[in-house]
Amino acid sequence: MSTTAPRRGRRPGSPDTRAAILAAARQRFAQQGYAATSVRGIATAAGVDSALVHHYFGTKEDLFVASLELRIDPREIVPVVTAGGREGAGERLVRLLLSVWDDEESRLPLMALVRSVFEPEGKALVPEAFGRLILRPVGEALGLDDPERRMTLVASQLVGMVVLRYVARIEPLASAPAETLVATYAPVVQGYLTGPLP
Amino acid sequence: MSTTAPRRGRRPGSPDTRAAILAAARQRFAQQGYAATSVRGIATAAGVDSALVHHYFGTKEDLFVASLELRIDPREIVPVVTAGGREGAGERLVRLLLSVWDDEESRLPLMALVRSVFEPEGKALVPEAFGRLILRPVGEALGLDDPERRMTLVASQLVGMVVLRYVARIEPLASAPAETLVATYAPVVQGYLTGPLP
DNA sequence: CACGTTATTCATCACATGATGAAATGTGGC
DNA sequence: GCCACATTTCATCATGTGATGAATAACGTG
Repeated sequence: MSTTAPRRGRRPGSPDTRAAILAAARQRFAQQGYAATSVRGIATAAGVDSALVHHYFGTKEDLFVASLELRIDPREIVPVVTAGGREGAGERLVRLLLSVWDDEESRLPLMALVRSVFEPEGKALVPEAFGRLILRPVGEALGLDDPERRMTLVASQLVGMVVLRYVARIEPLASAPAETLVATYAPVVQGYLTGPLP
Repeated sequence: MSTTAPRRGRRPGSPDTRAAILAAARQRFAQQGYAATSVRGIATAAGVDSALVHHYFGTKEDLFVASLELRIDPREIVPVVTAGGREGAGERLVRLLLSVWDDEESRLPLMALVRSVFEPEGKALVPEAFGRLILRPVGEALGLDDPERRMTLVASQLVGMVVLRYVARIEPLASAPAETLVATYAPVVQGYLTGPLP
């Protein structure tokens, strides 16, 4: 029986260990947040010594931002929502958001991002960027009156939906088909966008 | 100059050190969550040795649950919302929620509670309790059809509002007067309670 | 094949954490 | 005033963390 004790030094073949580490990091940061995730835990999950993690990505914080890389450029989604005028905008927004979050690969970084909002270090950096990159452009492109207020209301509904459906996984929200949710939330979001405000 | 080096042993007078520790714990758990808060940090904030923290409240986890003590019995709020039938229920719910969260003293434990949802250990315990103690009783007392689904929708809007207003502190939501928010959200919540569902 | 480069582990540091037990100091009852 | 008790700090452990530098093994190029 060949004891497969991990000898040290380079291992044969060309396994993409770097990618394995990154995947493990994404997984754990998404599930546990930044503080509760340890470099050693990531290393173990990737079947690798913790020093290797530092070798590829420098510090833990560097690894975190590396794991946050989104596959979607936020600026790409703005025209998708705004094209077509303000009438169907609520529906398009809800549908787009759900499609992104329902995609397994986009979900992990997004989850880590959301979690970071609730940790001390992330501070208001993420919400600020979110507002500047998405909410404000969409609001302005739709030509809304009082865009800041309206887009914040929209965000309050969508954040609640995302948190309950994907983070806390509350039923029956978590298992509801996307189209049902579109039908449910689109009118409300549309109301926040173009309806009367008190 | 009398060197006020903290001598050891009991200190004179009768300072309620236990309460000071509890207050410091509340503050820090609410602001940073469970994992990122250290017993030593709490002790320092309370001007006290960390061993004293262990002396009064046993383990860190014990201290956490002690700091979670709400001044409001969740069961008390159910009749407040349900009394008066389903017509004004949406408005009463929003107003009650805002009044609780706008009260400085209730806010800290609630914040810690919300933060714990996003940490690995809290798991689904808090959402489950919330659903069982509040959402379900309210839904049933109002005699809704499909209470689970409707109350989850309500929760998705209210959670979003709370997260943006109190946790992330997004403007203009954070500084909006409570009554404006009642006027804004009550119709939506009422719609989820008694309106048609797709 | 030799040799520099890259991938990988080991050993180790410095540090912070949660926790415990002993010692010191005050308070209240007799 | 004495003595049991509650309150407080000190010294200390075991553990886990992020990080670094040296050593070893495979690879790629000449």
